[in-house]
Amino acid sequence: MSSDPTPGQTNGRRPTGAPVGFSNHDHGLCVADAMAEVEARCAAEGLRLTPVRRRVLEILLESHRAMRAYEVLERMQAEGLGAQPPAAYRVLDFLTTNGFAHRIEALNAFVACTHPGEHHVPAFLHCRICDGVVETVTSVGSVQGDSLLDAAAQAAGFRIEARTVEAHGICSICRAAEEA
Amino acid sequence: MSSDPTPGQTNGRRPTGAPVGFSNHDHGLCVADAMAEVEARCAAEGLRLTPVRRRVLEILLESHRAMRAYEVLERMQAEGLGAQPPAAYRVLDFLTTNGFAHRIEALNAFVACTHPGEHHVPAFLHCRICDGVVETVTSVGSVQGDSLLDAAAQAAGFRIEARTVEAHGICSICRAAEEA
DNA sequence: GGCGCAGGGTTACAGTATAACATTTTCTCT
DNA sequence: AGAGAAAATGTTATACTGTAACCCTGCGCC
Repeated sequence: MSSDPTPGQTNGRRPTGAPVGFSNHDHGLCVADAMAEVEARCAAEGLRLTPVRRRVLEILLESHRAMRAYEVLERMQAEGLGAQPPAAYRVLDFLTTNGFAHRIEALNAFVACTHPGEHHVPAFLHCRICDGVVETVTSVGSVQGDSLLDAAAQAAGFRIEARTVEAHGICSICRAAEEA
Repeated sequence: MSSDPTPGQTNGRRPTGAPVGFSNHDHGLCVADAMAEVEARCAAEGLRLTPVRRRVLEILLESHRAMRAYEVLERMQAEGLGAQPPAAYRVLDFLTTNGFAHRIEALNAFVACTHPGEHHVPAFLHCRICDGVVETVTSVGSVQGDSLLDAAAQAAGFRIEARTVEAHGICSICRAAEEA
């Protein structure tokens, strides 16, 4: 983990070299905010944020990276929180169903949501070098994230229920590193 | 195949009840056009459209549906064109790499490209009832398919190399059928 | 106390994909 | 035509991803 090719962590606030979504920020605060939002929503909506669910969310929040299900499972096993695949998939299902995490389809992997308080249509930028993921913010109700999709759906009489919008490429930090 | 829940095929030109992408059209012509475009591009670019590759593309073109790799493999086996998974994956890799087919990430499945002659950013509408897929047309170089993604990438200094843009929902035909 | 239900444990398996190596075909160059 | 390189295909084995089905426990509720 500490050998991840993830440069750009120089503000000195985080204890580890965890990836931070292509830019410096106070990751401790970022995590705390997300957890607080999730707690609030669970309280408000009667969702049960059990110890396993909370812990897995914390794990996902550690870095702005997509984790594969079996990676999550390994972490759970290491902490005695479940031994078999269904345990991990059930937790990830809870988190994604409620918008606390998202699945990156092209990677078969999962990433913590960075603004779990809002209803939104997620879209992602994924760096193939450092594996970092940033999630863009688009609120539901206003203009949707993908005008092409909306126009095509409109024209075809198609009712959109879910969207998968992902970009894969190279982040600014890794571009700079490559050119050096 | 003939029991697929795919209504709307009433123009009487196709021999089977294959799904046709949410609307009536001359599917024989649609297939012929696509094959001709692919042949032209292979000739122009020195790509080898071997018998297996050609046949798998034909199979994918039979319907506007996404086929899973092992479905493709079964068809190949039935025709003596390959027995093991790598055979299917290699053909699908050739077709997707060259833009003759696309992978629908959220389905782990593949669909023939409906306009293989043009360079384009594909985006898809996938019906969860009839499993039909339509691909929208957006040429590269003009305005890209997804403004949100472009704006976010621009702001982050992210270089986009590939996109995954998919909508999942219900097509007009299945909506009509559901409401009946 | 009994009931219903969500959460979680466990086994077994289904579905997706690729590494690695052998063989054959095709291309190219002389 | 023949040698050598490169591309395509065949084959075995295995890794990775995901789920069905069943059981058991703990908790709220009448």
